[in-house]
Amino acid sequence: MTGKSKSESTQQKGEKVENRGDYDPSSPTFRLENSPFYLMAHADFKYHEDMDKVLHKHGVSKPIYRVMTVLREHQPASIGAIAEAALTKRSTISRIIDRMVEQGLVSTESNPEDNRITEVTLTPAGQQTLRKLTPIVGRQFSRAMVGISNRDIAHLLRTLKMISDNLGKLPIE
Amino acid sequence: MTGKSKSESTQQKGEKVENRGDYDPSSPTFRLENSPFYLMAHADFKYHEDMDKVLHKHGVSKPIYRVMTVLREHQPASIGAIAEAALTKRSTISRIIDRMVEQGLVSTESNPEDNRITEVTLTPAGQQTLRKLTPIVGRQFSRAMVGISNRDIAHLLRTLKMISDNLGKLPIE
DNA sequence: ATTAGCCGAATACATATGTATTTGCACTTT
DNA sequence: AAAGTGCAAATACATATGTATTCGGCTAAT
Repeated sequence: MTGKSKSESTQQKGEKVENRGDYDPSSPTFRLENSPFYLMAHADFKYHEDMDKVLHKHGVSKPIYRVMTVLREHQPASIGAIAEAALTKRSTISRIIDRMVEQGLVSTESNPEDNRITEVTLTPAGQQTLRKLTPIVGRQFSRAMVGISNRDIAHLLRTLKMISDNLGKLPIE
Repeated sequence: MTGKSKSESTQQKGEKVENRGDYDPSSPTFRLENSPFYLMAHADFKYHEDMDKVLHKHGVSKPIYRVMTVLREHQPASIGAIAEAALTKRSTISRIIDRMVEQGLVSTESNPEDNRITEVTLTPAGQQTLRKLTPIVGRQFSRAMVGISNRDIAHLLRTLKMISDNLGKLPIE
């Protein structure tokens, strides 16, 4: 039995729950190798494993790089906002920002509207570093996606977004 | 521009490299929200975030659960083999196994063929715990997959496996 | 048979992350 | 305007993970 469960058509709202067969971790025929979450972790792990080495040559750690990509998107940003986007605890981000300030990658200033908030901004040097890193990451991305069409990537994104949305709704237990 | 690049058909071996458009982290129009790896990390994070809480009620941590699922698949297994499958360093697994032995979840014995190797096996109590946890994890999985067809899951698996394979080949830089 | 080298696991040490607490600011209620 | 409450960030402390080293056992070359 391999993905040959009863219904394989796209599920509609209110429809009966599908039998997940091999994919369901509670199925007796389940294998890690067919587990979406295991494969996600695996792909993500390999992707970052390689990248970590390259980044370190430029004095940038994985979490620092992640913070930079968050900032590129939306700047300035508070510690809390960065933490949420980077899937990390506030305290951790707070310390990472300290190091980034030391390295001259970002600058901080307290929000004039609300002094509790620390606003973080990439410095020109930080932007420069990010620009230098971008093509490297781009090559790593291309390497990961060899043989996969843009259509497949779009499909992947749709599914991943649905999963995230589902898990965003309040947990059951 | 959203997934409307030149070629969207499935890529063949030896074909020209696709323009990844928005998906490529080195594209000027790139957004984290459209990054496959970011979304994988996000989905994985949420999935385990919820599960962690539930598991702790049963005295089981996330890494311990992961080791158990690896062992369910292939038993007995050496520390090194577990480490590789669980995407964790040997030293970390070594310590996790210590704790699991204390908790009575696994037993260890050295391989009679090669005394350097430590073989790890789930105890009946460990199997019992795993059986108790399985339906809980199953429900979490179902919750994550609401509205996603088995066909879509199969597609997701295929793509994730391809990505892992690609990254398994020797890195470029 | 002895030794050199390799390998798996364990451990000492360094680092990083998370949890709980503290500090300072803002806002509401009186 | 004073006090209580709530929030953001920072920090002290605990835990977990990773890196480098050590220990013991296997294997091959001499």
